[in-house]
Amino acid sequence: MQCSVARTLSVIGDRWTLLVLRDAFLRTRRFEDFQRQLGVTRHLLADRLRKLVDAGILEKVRYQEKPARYEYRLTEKGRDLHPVIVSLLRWGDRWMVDDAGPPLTLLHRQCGHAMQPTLVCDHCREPVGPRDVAPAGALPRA
Amino acid sequence: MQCSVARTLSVIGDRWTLLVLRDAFLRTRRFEDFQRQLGVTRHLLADRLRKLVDAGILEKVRYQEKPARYEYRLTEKGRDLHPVIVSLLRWGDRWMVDDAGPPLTLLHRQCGHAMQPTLVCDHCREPVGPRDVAPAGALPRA
DNA sequence: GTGAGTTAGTTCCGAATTGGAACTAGTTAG
DNA sequence: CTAACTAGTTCCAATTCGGAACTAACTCAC
Repeated sequence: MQCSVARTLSVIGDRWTLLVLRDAFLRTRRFEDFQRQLGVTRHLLADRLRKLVDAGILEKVRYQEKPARYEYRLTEKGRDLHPVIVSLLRWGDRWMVDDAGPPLTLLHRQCGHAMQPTLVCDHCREPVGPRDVAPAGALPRA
Repeated sequence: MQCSVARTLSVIGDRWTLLVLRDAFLRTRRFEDFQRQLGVTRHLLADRLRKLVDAGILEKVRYQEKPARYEYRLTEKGRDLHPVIVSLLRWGDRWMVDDAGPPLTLLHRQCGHAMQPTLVCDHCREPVGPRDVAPAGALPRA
């Protein structure tokens, strides 16, 4: 498995894992809150949180002694997944809307506008689509 | 399920589905090629391709008569998933590298540079991180 | 100091999904 | 006539998932 996409998916390529991360970006931190918000079984949630901690994407931080209680916080590695979640959000807003319309708009604090997240080339700052890029490197293996 | 992320994941939130899409962006189009490249069982591949076609993300295009053979091509809806795949790629390049280094660099045709895909606000063109956005809207339900 | 509540899990079981390998079908090439 | 190519389908055992109940370590109210 030498492809970066495949390697990434081996860690987060799972419905519940991605939903846990979505909630983490919305500042959910505790087991019970994840469970209530997601509706995932406690069994799977415990498993997914453990794997995310093992992968260094979340970290357990003790927030009270007696009884010892931990909350789950995004690490830098985890925060760096923001573009993935935002891209999923953007696509859903465009293609999966129902009568209620997009449920979650993102406000950009710096400029104050409701924003459409857009992927650009860091070099020339122009938006990038599938036709604008050429892979330079070996074809990935699964 | 009123959250766009959850709605998106209900269609593509699956390891193999995402890998199929990665290959589709690299111009893979035929059943046998997907199968060989991914190593997925034929059974699952057929299932995932069918679901992607049902979702309007891929379309079957006949490329030969007798016997009728079809190839799978990204629709506009599918091509719009590019940022998702590219974000996964970028993260893997950063956090999951091994000794061999990132296996797939993307060249930006317009400016000719190897590019780091970057997520920006479409309004002010500034890069956007988790701390730069505020959700404006209801909290999503799973 | 007993009973209910809070938080973070674990255990158990039946149901659904997956992986692996073999098999089918239509057609062309030798 | 036989093999190869392409795109699937079928079958079975093994793994994973969903749902509900249970455990553990405390706190607080009465």
